[in-house]
Amino acid sequence: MSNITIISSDKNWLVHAAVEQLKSVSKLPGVVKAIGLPDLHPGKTPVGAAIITENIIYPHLIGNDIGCGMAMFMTDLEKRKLKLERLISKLSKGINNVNFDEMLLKEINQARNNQNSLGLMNKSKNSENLEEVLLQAPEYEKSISSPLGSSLGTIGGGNHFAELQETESVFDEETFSHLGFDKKQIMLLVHSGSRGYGQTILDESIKLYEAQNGLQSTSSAAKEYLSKHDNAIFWAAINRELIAYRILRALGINTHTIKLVDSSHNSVSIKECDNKLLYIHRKGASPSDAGAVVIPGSRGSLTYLVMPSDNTCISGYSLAHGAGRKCERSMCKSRLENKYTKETIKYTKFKGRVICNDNNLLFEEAPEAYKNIDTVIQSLLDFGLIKVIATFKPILTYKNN
DNA sequence: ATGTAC
Repeated sequence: MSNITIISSDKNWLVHAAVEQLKSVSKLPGVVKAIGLPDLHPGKTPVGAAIITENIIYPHLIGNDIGCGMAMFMTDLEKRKLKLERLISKLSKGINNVNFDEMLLKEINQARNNQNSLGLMNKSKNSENLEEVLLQAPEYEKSISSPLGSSLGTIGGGNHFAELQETESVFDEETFSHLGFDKKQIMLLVHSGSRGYGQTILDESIKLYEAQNGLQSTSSAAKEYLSKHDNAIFWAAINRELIAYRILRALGINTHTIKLVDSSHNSVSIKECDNKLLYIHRKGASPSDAGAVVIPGSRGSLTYLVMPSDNTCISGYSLAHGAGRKCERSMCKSRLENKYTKETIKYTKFKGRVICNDNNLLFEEAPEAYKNIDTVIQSLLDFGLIKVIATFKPILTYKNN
C-alpha cells in the first residue's frame, strides 16, 4: 500500500516531476508517510511536502534554510494614513544601517523590547538565552568576510520578502480580533529564514554523517543536528523580528509592534502519535498543530490567515506554505518580458508596488510565476484542514537585503 | 536559498 497522500484537487495543477520526487523520498528507509501539500513543486527534494519518519532523521529533506517562515506583525500605521509614495521613497534607501556586532545586539534587544508581549515572543526559547543562542552562530558569523558584519536582520534572496499589507476581508471576526488583529492597521509580513547559518548546519551534517542516509534518532549525530536545528529555528524567528524592526524604522513608523503570527515551514519536529515518536520533516510546509498560520500567495494576490482544524493527521499535521511555484525561475524572464518592462513589473494589479534592485528577481518572483493561491486554499478546505479567518492585500513588497 | 566564485 502506498504511503503517499497528496492534498490536491483536479483544479489544482501539480507538476509531474514534483510527484515523482515525493514518491522517491517516500521510499527512503524509515519513512512512514509522505504528504504532498497543494503547493507541491520540485526542488532538491520536494517542496510543499511533509515527510514522516520513525527512528531516523533526514536533514537534507528540510534543506538549507532551516527555520524559514512567515511572521506577521501589526504596525502602528493606520490604513487611512498610508502614503505609498512617501513610504517607497523612504524604503528605497535600504533598511540596514547598523553593521557592528555590539550595535547589532543592542538593536536586537531594542527590537524585542519594542514588541508588546502576547506570550509569542518566547515561544521557542527563553529570551534570556538570546545573546547566547544568537552567538552560537559564531563560527558562521565570524566566517563572513565583511568586517564585523552579520547576516542577522537581513532578508536574503529568492522568494524572501517583507511586505506591507492591508486587510481585505474578514470571515471570522471573533478569531480575527482574538488573535489581536485590527483591520484599521497596516500589517507587515516577513518571509525569511536562517540565511547562511542553516546552510552551515546542513553542510556539516551531510559532511560528517552522510545525511542522505539519514541520522539514527538515538545517535549523537542526530542529537547534535537537532540541537543546532533548534538554534537555527530560533535565530530565524529573531531574524524576522529584526527585519520587521528595521523596515518600520526605515519607514519612520513607530517601531513598537506586535507579532501576531509566526511559523516556520522548514523544520523537523517530534510528535507523539499512538505511542510512537514520529519525526515530521516539513519542507515548504507549515505546521497545522500550532495555531493560526499565514499563507501568502504572491505579491499580486491575496494572503490568507487560516486556523487549522483540530485533526490534521491526514496532511501530516501540515499545510501549504504558499501558492507554490508554477514557472521555473530560468523561464520567467523570457516568458514575461513581452508583458512587462523592468519598470511596469514593479506595479501589481492591486495597485501594489515592489522595491527590488535585482531585475531578474523581479521577473522570477512575478505573480505569474506562482499558482493561484485561491485554488491552493480551496484544496485545503476540501480536505477539511482549515478555516479561513481573513485575507490581506499586498501594498508594498520589499525584496532587498 | 546560500555565499562565493566567475
